[in-house]
Amino acid sequence: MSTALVWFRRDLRLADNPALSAALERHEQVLPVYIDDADAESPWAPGGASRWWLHHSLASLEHHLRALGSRLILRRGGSLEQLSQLVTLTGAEAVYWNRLYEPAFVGRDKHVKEVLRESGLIAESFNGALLFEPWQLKTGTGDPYRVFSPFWRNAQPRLQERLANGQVPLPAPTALSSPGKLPDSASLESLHLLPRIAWDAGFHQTWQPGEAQAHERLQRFAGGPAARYREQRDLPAVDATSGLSPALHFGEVSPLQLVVRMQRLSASKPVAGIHANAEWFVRELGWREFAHHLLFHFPRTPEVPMYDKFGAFPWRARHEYAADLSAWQRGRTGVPIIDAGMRQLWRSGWMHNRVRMIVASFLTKNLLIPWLEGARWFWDTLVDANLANNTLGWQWSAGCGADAAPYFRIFNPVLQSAKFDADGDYIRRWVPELAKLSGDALHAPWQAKPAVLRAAGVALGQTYPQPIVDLAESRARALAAYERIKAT
DNA sequence: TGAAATGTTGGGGCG
DNA sequence: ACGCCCCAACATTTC
Repeated sequence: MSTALVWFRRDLRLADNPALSAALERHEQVLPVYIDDADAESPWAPGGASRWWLHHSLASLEHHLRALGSRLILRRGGSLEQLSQLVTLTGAEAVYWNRLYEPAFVGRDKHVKEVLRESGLIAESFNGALLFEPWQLKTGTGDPYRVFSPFWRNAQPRLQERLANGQVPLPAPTALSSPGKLPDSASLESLHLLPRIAWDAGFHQTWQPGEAQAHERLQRFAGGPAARYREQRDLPAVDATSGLSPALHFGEVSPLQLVVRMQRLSASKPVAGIHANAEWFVRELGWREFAHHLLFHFPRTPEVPMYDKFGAFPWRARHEYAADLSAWQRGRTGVPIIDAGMRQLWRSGWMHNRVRMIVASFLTKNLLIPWLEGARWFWDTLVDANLANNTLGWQWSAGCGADAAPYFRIFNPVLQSAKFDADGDYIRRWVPELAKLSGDALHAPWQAKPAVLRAAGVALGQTYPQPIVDLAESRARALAAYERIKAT
């Protein structure tokens, strides 16, 4: 009997899983494995929210595998060491996995592949996470892209062509036969993925990790919000986005599955503008592709600005900004849209993308706090924390990255709030102490008449903070700071 | 996937 | 009637 290991990492699904499909095609027995390899992940080991998701997603995968008559073997320790042990124990002759693109994993996986092959095994990796491998797309001069528009101009038609040629996701296996004698598995609890203090209470109300739940969410999205995606995706009070970012991060769904679902939707639904809406959603997947493309080709960007001149940017010093950073993290800045976003993040492990841009602009420009502080906080608190997307997002917001917002593009959080949360429903939901305010007073309570505040039971400095910065002053300060590095 | 300052235009009030 | 001015509305430029 020929046996293969399938090394699951961030492809926690059975359907459209190229490594799993290859193993099933070529071998009689397949052993699914997950390894908790903490050492390999530094300095971007998954944060608390991400680990919470991982715990439940692994439990879900194990459940699905058992339904097929299989198991998920959990191991702790070095990846190569654990794989080698499992190969010996099972007599496996092959190891398959789907690729990761973070700098910490690219090198490790290459080494694992080499060593396994040297010992006479089949070791093969697949693309299960991206529509395009980062090395597949190149500019006319053969360089990696640094600007999204030309990147997508190249990628999008190629994607269309593949769909037109009938590419579809791989089916999920209906049965999975494992070796008779299974190696020992660590318990899920022994991986200590859940937080020690129960700050995850709000997560359960919002999220159900797992492949089946991801498809339910996709179904819900395709059945309604997708048709209004382009107009409503920027409104944080409306449930207009797919909410699939964590599922995509952990590979509970593949981008190809989403693209094909959107294609089916455009083709089937006689709703005006459905095509443009579906296309816009796919374009957002394009940003995800672009982020992975950049991370692969510029592996230092999680810590270092893409453009050197930003190395000299006059950020405030830690001792100057410590209190402001803490206020931002806790949602106590005194600017309602900022506080609503930061509290949504803390409570639910997620923040609407429009609000991510607003809070990022506020941190880096109004507060002049280094973008890496924001990136680290998001990393620890987002259930969808993803190094490629997080890095792109923060460098874009700070203005120091590829295809970044120009440095002078400073969001005015009050205007953004009035524009995208016009009725204030989002603020009221997450900042309940302001719930009785409305209109301009809700978006900028410090400008409201005292009587209005009193009537709403708001006492600035007591029930809700005074703003920690003056928006106009800090805008000018940021422009002056950027002016200093402009020429160099 | 900005905001604010500055410039331009044209309707209407008014002497 | 006419010119002047104000200013909203929109466009362009600048940060």
